[in-house]
Amino acid sequence: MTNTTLKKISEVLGLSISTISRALKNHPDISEKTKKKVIELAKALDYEPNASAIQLRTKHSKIFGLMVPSISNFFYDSFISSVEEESRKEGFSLIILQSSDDIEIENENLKLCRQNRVTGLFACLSSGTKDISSFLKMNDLDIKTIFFDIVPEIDGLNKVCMADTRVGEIAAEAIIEANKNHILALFGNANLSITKKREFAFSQYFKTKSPASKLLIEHATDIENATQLALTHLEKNKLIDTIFCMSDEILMGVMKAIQKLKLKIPNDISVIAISNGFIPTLFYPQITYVETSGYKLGKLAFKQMMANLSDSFDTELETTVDSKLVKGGSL
Amino acid sequence: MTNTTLKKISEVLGLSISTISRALKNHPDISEKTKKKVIELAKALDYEPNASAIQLRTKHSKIFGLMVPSISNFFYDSFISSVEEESRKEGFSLIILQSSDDIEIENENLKLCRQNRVTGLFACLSSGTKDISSFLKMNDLDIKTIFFDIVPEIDGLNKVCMADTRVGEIAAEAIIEANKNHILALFGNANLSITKKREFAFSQYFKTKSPASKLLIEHATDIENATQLALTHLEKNKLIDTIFCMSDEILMGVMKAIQKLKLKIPNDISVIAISNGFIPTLFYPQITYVETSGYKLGKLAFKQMMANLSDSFDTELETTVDSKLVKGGSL
DNA sequence: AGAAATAGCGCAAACGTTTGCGAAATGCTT
DNA sequence: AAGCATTTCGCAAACGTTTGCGCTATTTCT
Repeated sequence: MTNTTLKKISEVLGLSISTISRALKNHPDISEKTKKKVIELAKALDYEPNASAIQLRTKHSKIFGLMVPSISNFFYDSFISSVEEESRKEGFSLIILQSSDDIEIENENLKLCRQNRVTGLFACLSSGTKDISSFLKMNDLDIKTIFFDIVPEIDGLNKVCMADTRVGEIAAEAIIEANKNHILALFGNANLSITKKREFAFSQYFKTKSPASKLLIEHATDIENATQLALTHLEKNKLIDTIFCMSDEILMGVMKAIQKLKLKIPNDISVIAISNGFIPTLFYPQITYVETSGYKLGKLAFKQMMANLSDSFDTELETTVDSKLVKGGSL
Repeated sequence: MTNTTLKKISEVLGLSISTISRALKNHPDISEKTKKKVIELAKALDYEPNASAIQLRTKHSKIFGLMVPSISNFFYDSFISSVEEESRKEGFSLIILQSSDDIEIENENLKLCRQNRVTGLFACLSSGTKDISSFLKMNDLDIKTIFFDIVPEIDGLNKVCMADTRVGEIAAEAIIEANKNHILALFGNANLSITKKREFAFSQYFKTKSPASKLLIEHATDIENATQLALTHLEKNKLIDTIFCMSDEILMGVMKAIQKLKLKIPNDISVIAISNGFIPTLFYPQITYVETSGYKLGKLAFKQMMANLSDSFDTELETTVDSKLVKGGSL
């Protein structure tokens, strides 16, 4: 079964290819009568435009690229889900790529985007990315790039993030309000801008609002590491009354430690996390968390992309999604 | 900045476009000397082939489609991750689509695949899909389709699944070996072939190996429903000693009920689930589960796809990934 | 009624590749 | 030195669209 093309329709109807093309696009030059004929036949023959041909001719595809370090991630998969949803509504397809936090793969993926001439790219940097020149190259090729979550530190780029400073502050505020003052704070990779922002805001808030509080700051590399850090500190320092977890991964690691030590939440220890809200509900009592919504961030990123495409130059370069505290029973 | 094309290279070098094309593909007709010149210039000019043009000319893209009900799902996201990984290695891009369990969206997505002329499609049916004619249409258009996880019940299609019958039996066997005999078994959507298989194997195994056991079978629609079902049955029937959960969603629902009732695992109640292994490790003791690996299934699906593309007709139409019991402390 | 405007359509080029075929240049054979 | 094979390359068509321009009829205006 060969695909039906404009040519085939034109031959059946005895019209020219251009007429068919115009008829299907409701061009004013074509009479209503022929439009009707064409549209009917096109439907009957299951005509479906060849995306490659269109792309070749018009120089822009209806495809977006989206790259994350890993798809299997609570935050990113909701982000992806959100962007996919919007893309579909606008008739775009989404090519999804994961860098696996590997710079080489990241570059390969960028190449794929270029070869497929995606019209836009949603990019979350891998943790090791220092050189973003290949990302800048995308802009040269007129591929609009929206960075999200983990973004380059330089200015002049289009970025959407959670309001990371606010997030850090909200968490700190909640802890202070709960009258806790021996806090083990576990953050992620210290090189990432997202970590820096949250950590700075978090500790700064304590410094100004509750300078007497004891803050123990550590950086965990993964779930197991988080478990280890929690275990050692909890055993060494019996005064610790609260653990703050910068991410779901860290929260999961910490919970394992807490369960292993058979500590009761919130009597023996309080817990607060930054999360999209899924993991916290799995425990009892539910963990209090500062909400970061991949879903909302996805919507925002998409909005930015569309604004960018329509060349409305009044759009902000850097926008954020605000956050809020969701109270469980862990604090 | 305009893209460099074969034409541009040919003009600079004073050679024909065909020579450039052949040189870059290491065609024997071209001398080593010119090959070298061409390749060097191509690199210097950042030449990257235009995928649309190639696709238009050769009639096949280096793109796969992949459709799941939802990306935000422990099983599917590991499947996606796995397929993406393999695809990249083979130079394919992946267009990811989610049907949101909506038949209309499912069809729209199929249309996108057709318009983008994907060379293959990995498809997981939405739960409401009865009419698979639009999927069959894909095969007419020479788009190889591999169904996975939730698959059509008719024969003659290429399907990869977990060994669902085995999975059911393994679970039943483990329960019997643990000397449990009042089981609340929670399954998912009863219309899905995957549910039917697991349920049939599970209850059949009990009938033959332990006919005296009491089996209480229910079907949960979502997490909350699973919680409700567990709560009511546990309160009504104090004899229940084990809860079997067909999926992670159900497990999560059940765990909420258990935590709410402050039951101790495994003293007050035993739990066993079918899972990819992530959720079970979040609890303490860890939940015993029958492993279903989206990752492995992805690898298998990809292998099937490649075999299908290379037209080796000796490939099995239906293949499965075997499973095993992973012991936690919940049984 | 004749000129001018308009409606409706077709021609042909272009987007960037790939590839069968033919042509020129070179090497080899005797 | 003449014929032949081989090497090395170019021509041109094709993939399926879109679109500026031009060409006829037909309508409208004066």
